[in-house]
Amino acid sequence: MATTMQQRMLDAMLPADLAAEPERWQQRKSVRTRVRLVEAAIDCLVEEGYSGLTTQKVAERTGSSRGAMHHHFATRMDLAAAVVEHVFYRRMQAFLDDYLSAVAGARDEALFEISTEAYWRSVQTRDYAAYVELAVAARSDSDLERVFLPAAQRFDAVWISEMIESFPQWQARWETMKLVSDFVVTAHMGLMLNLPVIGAKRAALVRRLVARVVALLHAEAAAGILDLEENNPTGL
Amino acid sequence: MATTMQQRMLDAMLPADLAAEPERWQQRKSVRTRVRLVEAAIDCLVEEGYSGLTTQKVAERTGSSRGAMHHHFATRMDLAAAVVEHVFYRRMQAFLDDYLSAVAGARDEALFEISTEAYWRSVQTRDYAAYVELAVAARSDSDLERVFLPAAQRFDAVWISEMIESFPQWQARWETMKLVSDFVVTAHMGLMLNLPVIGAKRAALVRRLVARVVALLHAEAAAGILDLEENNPTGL
DNA sequence: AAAGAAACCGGCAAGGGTGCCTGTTTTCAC
DNA sequence: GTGAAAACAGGCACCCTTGCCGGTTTCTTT
Repeated sequence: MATTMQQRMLDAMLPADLAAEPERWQQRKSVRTRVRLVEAAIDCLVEEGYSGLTTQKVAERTGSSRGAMHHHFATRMDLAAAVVEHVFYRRMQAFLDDYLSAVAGARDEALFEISTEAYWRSVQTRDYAAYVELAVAARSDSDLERVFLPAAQRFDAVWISEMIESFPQWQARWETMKLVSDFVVTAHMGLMLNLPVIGAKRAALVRRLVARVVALLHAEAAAGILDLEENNPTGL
Repeated sequence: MATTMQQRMLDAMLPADLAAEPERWQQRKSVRTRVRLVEAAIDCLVEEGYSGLTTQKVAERTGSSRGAMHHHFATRMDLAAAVVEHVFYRRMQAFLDDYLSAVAGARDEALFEISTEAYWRSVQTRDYAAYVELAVAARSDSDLERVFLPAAQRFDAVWISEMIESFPQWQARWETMKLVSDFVVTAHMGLMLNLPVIGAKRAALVRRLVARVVALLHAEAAAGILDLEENNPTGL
């Protein structure tokens, strides 16, 4: 079942690049260099920011010519769009691999904790750094936003709907699950960006606080105490 | 007393630009155009990102010439450094104004809640958007990082130390106060950046959760229950 | 008022980036 | 095997940005 879910989520985020399995040698070669270019572009993105993601540097990194670059990606934005798709796909892939191997044989009560830790690990990856760069650049580049936002929302939709599908036992507390997910995603992004300023020590404390909030929500939701739609001064 | 604290915090973050009160007309004029240039630079930063912060556009925006630009800021990085200082100063200023007017005559128990709300408001400002842009750009631009990180850490140090100074009644729970502050800063940054993806509705839920966590920490810390240095499975 | 300093102006060369375009080589179809 | 098509190479023109420089105007000093 787990692999089914994994495959379904990955398929939903599959970049157009990799959609069809190529048969002819030419197509294989094409896909290979496209992937190489996108991969180099992600390196640029992480090392030099979105404005450092330039067609020249990418071509140079891969050793291919600017002509080849232009053949696969006519404009810089075409390349950026491919990068967006790949980054989301790889983030999904890496998280699922990590999470599913960590969750193997775990108790139900530990699931939230395990996934929180897996998410924090995923935040520390190169692909997440690229994601942050794109997310911030999209705030002030409407062309990029047109590519980024739909992809981000699709990622979110897949994430939420599969979470719901995977935990039928939480049926009555789906709203809580979504809230926990949003909370974890939100807090960890802020944590990553503030890490250089507040330092590792204080970041670890915040991280523990986040984990405890998640655990508390887990317990309260399991007991059905928490009503998120109303203002209950007694609850959390 | 409140104004004393406010003045002390602002002084600690005062940009070198505005340090000395100018007497001669020439100096006044100089300061005025410097500020105009920095202000225009912040506009560029917010509207087009750090890479859009260009000496040409800034000069054009203010109506002054590139020569004047170069007279006040020899290089692009000089301008960026001035922008960093101004952004932190203005953030501090705006938050203090908002917070101190909101806190006037409030009960002690409501302080955390009031400051959390004030912080969220501060996150929605233009200066905070500029701050985010700088913080992310500094991750991949070591020249900018050399200017940004010290300023950010100074802001943090002033923030924390003044918070401690202002709440002597919390003496025994300063660690909790710092944690609450870090948590609020962290969560709200992540919330702001995820807002376009998750939407206003879910963001509001997360925001309420954050507020409740703060309230809970407030109550627990006031009761002296929470021991942050050890692993207490009973507490939060 | 005259000399000097500070604020301001506009142009120059160099470098880098983008998009496009003409060829060349490799692979595919018939 | 031959023509078509796809992958790849490298050059050209245009634009933007940067840093700097000589020249001009506006204060300030004495």
